[in-house]
Amino acid sequence: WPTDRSASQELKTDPDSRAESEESCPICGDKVSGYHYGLLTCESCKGFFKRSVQNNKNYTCAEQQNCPMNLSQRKRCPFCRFQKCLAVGMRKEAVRADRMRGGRNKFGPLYRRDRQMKQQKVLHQTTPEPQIKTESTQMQRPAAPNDFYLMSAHASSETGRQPSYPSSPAQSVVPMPLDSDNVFASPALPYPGLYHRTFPGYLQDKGDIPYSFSVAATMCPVHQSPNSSFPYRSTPPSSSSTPSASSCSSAPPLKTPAQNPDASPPSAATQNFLSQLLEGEQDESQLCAKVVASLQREQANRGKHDRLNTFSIMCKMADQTLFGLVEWARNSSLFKELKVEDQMVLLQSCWSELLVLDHLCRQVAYSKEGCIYLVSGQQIEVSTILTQAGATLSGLVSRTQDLVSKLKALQLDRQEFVCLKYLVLFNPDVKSVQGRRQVEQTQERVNRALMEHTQQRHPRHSDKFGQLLLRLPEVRSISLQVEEYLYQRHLLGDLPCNSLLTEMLHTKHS
DNA sequence: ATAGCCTTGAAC
DNA sequence: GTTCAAGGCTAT
Repeated sequence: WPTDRSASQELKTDPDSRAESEESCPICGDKVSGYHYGLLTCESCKGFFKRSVQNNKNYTCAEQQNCPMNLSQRKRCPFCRFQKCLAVGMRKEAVRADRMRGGRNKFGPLYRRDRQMKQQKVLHQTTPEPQIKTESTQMQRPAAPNDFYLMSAHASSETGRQPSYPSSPAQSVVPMPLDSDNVFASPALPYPGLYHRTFPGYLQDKGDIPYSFSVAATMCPVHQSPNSSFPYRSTPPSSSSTPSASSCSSAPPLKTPAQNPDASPPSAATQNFLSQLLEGEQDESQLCAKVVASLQREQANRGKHDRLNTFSIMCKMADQTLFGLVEWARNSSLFKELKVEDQMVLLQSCWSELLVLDHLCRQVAYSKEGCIYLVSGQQIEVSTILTQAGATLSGLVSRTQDLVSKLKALQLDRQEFVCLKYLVLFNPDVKSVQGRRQVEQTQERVNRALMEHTQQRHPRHSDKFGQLLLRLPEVRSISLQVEEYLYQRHLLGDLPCNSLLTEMLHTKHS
């Protein structure tokens, strides 16, 4: 969660000097008691969230759906409290349907990563660094050049502890053995996506089969969710913003703005809408684990001297990420409203932009100064890349890093990021979309939500909205260059076969 | 219904 | 054996 949250004040004012791990609940500001359902919250909000989900509560707000949330007023409006729980990222999936007690769930690793991330941040703040200074020297890691990329994951069998989740700031910087230009491709390629929630193994398990999926297959309305009665619907003709909302998945529909179509405090409806969009986001640590696992499998199936080279590894990562992005889109209720043909056309048109955006977001959220954070959890020093990669690649990396800096300065938050992804996805200018009007309306709707969000969430930053939109052309441009670069490498036979990536490239160039 | 404290139990 | 998030219990 990129910083944001209104708790910033509460945090700062914390008179308690013992800083560090003493934070306040992002929902009500009370004392945090540990990780609950995805993030650090207080005991009461934990209980509240649990009850709400377990009992399938359907609250309504008697006010404008923007009730203040704090220690003394949190009991007043369960609706707003629950909304806030979701908005800050609490996960319904973490509430067990079978009510089984004890044990650990899949979020375990996430919490661990999160802790490390926090510590890293604290360290950074405490040590204001010069800037371009790549303070990475600390990490010496003479690791055997070449199995580096897996060291995080399970090379641990030989090296010491510290398995799976790389993230630990210090040792996750990866020494990049860049062989000439033949190296990797990932300035901007990358990452994540979102695989997501309770989805059946779909992409994983079944070995590496996903690579054989064709876009068409991927797009097959396999399970056209029976949710078509979804309240989403693009906005009706004239009346502009009246986003309806409903909770995703199987949960009970959340109360919608109900009666006040054009209420002036657009915040409630908008926040609600944005919460919906956020729900589709894939958990980063899950994606990370998946990617690492996949790479491990791949490597395990290869001979000792048949290891994948850096470039191939990057491609695999990008491919997994891309797959996740496609899943993300397909599971989006807004996207599902489109004809399948339109869905395909749109994805084929913007996949690389989505990859770039995703990469950018990851950098904003996790990367250290001067480093690129890979979806695998590793970090690579930009300087290493610039000195060892070829001109094209270096150029791409530089451009991308510039964008990252700008976005970091803008303090892009999760909601904004999601909106940008939707804006890119719902591109009415794509040739041959049939439901152009529908795509257009959805884009406009997301655009409005983004505008309102930036205005109310960052009122002091008067033109954040405009600034964000102004970054999109560069995203587009970079993505085109990435495609071009990849295509060149593809022609040289450098891309791994059977990848979704390759297929996407082909579709465009045919 | 809320929220503080208690019990569980898989992962480490 | 230790952790620590998830569920349970129970006065308010």
